[in-house]
Amino acid sequence: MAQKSEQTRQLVADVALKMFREIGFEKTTMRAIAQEAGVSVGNAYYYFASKDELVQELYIQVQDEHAVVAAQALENVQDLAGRLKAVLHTGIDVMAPYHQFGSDFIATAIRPSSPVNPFGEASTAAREASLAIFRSAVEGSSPAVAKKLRGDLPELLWLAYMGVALFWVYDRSEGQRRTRKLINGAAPLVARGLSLAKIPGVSKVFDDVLGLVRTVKEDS
Amino acid sequence: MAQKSEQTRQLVADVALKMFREIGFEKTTMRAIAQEAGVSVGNAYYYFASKDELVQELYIQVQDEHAVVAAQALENVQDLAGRLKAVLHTGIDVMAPYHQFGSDFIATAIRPSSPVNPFGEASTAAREASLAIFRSAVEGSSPAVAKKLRGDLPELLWLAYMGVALFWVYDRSEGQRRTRKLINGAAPLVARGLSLAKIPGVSKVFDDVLGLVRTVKEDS
DNA sequence: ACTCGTTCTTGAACACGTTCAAAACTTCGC
DNA sequence: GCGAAGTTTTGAACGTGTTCAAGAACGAGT
Repeated sequence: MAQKSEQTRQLVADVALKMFREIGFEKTTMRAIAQEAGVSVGNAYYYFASKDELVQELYIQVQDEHAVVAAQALENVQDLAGRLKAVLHTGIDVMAPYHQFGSDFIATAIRPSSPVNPFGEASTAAREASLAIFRSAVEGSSPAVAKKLRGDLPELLWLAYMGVALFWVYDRSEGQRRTRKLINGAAPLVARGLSLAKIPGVSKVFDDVLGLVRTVKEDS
Repeated sequence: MAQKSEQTRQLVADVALKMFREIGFEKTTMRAIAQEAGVSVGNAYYYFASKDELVQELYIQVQDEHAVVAAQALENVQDLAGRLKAVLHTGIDVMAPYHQFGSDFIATAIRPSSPVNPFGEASTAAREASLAIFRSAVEGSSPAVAKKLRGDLPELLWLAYMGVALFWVYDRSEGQRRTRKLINGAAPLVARGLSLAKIPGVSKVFDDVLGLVRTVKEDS
């Protein structure tokens, strides 16, 4: 049989994620998780050093699902706008069950000390996975994106995705309709905006933006 | 003599802000604040319904100072890039003493339920004050900003400012050098980018961006 | 001076996330 | 089988933000 240990870990994680979805982050107390899972509080802490780590579990799971669903959605779409839409919409899709809990999630994720912080070290793997989705969206698009943009674009789009996620968290409209609208409107605009890179005057500005991004990124 | 009540309130607020600056958000416990101020814990709660409200006090104070310092810095600067730089740099200046505490501040501010949430109702006044700074930066600039942009630009710049603040929080470089660099690089780029609005092909994209912003803003 | 209503102040109590020493259980060499 | 070493589990305890019933201080009217 599967390791008893691993079984307990899974049990705690499953119960926690279920409760996150059903009653939200704050109401899901460690004591409640333990009781529902039929273990002691201390035992839950044996597997997860903090409540934050349970959130990380959720983050990873959502990320994994996004990768799968997005890859599927990208299969028959060629143009950049469509591919962007696909990636963003599927992202929102997989997060949807956790919407009410989203703000607490973000509040947790945003502190540098958190293991869930998307910019932090503890979630390098998850971030890379997410970045890979955007890279594939950019690279697989035809007509192709201007070569000089191709390198940095995925990262910038991922950053924009973080912004969309933030918007989604605050979106109180029914079914987060406004976020959908934002995606549908912004994706084609980004694509069109990028195509302007051919215009000489614009091209220079683009170059400087990229230069700035690179400068700031590598500290120095 | 000044109201005893108001005196106590000020005392608690002053002690709290001082401790925030000196030992950070988490180490500044309500009990410690109360003890340092020579009042009971319950008494502190009589004036501030939560620790968050003490953060709001800080937010308002920082905002007020920014308004003053920014107005001064704008006095002899005409071009948009320079005016943007002035507003952003002074913003970072007034926040500087609280840098180490910044991440907790953001984590607090970002939850919709928080009184400090910059998008929320409880801080409408503070947000308006901040927005006013950007409006004055845009309106007072010469050469003037394209008319069709003038209405929405301050709000978009304010949004970008929130992004800069976020970057600043994560900026671990000495004296937040990287944030300064980002501002110095981005401000002229924004100004140059806006001047592209005259180019016909670009103009259309700009129109659509503004249209999207408006659509999303007013829900519908 | 005395009362009544309001404002201010107190400190014990609550639920929470988290810690930890000790107990229970497992595994493995022999 | 047996004991030792490791792994897993327990629940009481700590410090935190927050609440609240009770009391103290104050002010105005008589």
